[in-house]
Amino acid sequence: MSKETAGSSSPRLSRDLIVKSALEMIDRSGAQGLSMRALGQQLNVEAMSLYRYVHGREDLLEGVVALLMSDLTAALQKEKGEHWQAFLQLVAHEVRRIASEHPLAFPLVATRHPAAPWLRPPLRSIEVVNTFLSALIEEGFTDAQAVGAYRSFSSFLLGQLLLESSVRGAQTAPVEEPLDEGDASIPHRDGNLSLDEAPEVKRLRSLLSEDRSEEEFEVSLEVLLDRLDRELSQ
Amino acid sequence: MSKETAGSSSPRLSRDLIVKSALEMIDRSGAQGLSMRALGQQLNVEAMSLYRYVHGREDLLEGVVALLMSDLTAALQKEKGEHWQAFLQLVAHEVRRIASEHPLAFPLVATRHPAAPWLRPPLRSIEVVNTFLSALIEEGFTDAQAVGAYRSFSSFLLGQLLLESSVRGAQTAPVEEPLDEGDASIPHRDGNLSLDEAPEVKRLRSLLSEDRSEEEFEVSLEVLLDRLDRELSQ
DNA sequence: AGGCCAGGCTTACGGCGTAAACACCCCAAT
DNA sequence: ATTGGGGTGTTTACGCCGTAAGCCTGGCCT
Repeated sequence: MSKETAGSSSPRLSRDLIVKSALEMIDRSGAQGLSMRALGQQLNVEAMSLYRYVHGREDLLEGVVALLMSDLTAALQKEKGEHWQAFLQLVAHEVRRIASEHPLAFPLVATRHPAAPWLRPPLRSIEVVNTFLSALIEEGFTDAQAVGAYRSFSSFLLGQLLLESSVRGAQTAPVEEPLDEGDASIPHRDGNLSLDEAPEVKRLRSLLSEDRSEEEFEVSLEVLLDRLDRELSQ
Repeated sequence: MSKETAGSSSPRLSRDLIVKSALEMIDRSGAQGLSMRALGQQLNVEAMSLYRYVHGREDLLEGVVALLMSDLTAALQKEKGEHWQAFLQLVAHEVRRIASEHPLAFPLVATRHPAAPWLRPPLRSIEVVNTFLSALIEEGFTDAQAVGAYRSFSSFLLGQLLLESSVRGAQTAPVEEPLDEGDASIPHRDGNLSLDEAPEVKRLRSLLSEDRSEEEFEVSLEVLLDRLDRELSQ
């Protein structure tokens, strides 16, 4: 007799189950919407029971990030011998897939402090970075070029995918009303200024609203790869 | 007779004072470290008093973001007639300055949901976007090119500056101990894997730790501007 | 049979955001 | 001078949160 939305009959607690359940909850309502108590309820368990398997909320979030990135780790191991451009394409698309499938969770991957200061989101595990660097170096990159590529790549992925996640996440996310303060004469307070005083924005609004993210991603990725290619053969 | 670290004699409350004080607090201890009660204490006032001027914590953070970006708005108004490359350079460096001066606050600018879905961080006010678009269009960009440039630029700034802020912020920020769980045989748990099993990372650690952010930023900016230039004249 | 202990529960504490009612004080109109 | 009213800050209270500490119990090993 099941009582909540969880499994049929309390399939036993484990760190893995907890982390997966936390990811589901984040996918549904964002990282802010995750509380130990709510997570416990989803698992038919008291909040304090979770502490046997996670050291606290921070550790739990760390686990969620690690879970998200475990797919990437696995995928990279298999395709290590590719040409570097194919390899980088794989990394890029794999991370993009993760971001697309978990738009509310990806900001965690992007903004949580990495374990070491020289680890940069979203490629933030030593294992992945090691694979990344050795793949490039095997293909003829110098040490400095490989490290430079790691940085450019991180920055590219972070910017592009965080923006995509933000857009996709907003579609699912709740709508926040900032509460009117009584003034009725002042036009719509869209942060600062009404659309009427921003003619170009008003005119281009439909163009601004178009979703070109897929195409933008591919083009920017090509540009980055070309740049690396030029660096390499120069 | 002053009692706290605030001003000499309670210089009166106002939204502006509150928002500025909040920014100081965030600069010191991050957005997580900002609480209404602590902010009230810093202003020699009860937490609830703030609610006369701010609609709540969310609104307060919105105000902090707006304050951070107000410098940019002002700077852009003055240099609107420049060549587009100079204009974009100005925007880029101005935003970078803001990010550098407030590494713990910049993530707010980068990750808070914008007022409209087509407003992309970190250029997230209608006023700034309007200036941005009209400046480019006056210089011969088509509508689509201008919007494309806005997107590329946003993505570039977001990725680059969020990484920089993260690094700078970590230097100031507190150190988190994830708590050992008793196992003594397993090597250092740097997220997933020890350094000993990641030879390339170990070998390149000093290279990875070097701070090349200034130079990277300039180079990537140049690349982006070149790409836009090519698009423009094609 | 006895006891141990992993796994989950109960209770409790301090902090958080904030709704609602209240107290004060300054100033304008009488 | 009186009064009353509105803006400013306070008090109190509620329901959430993370989590420390101790408890209970059922199943396994000896």
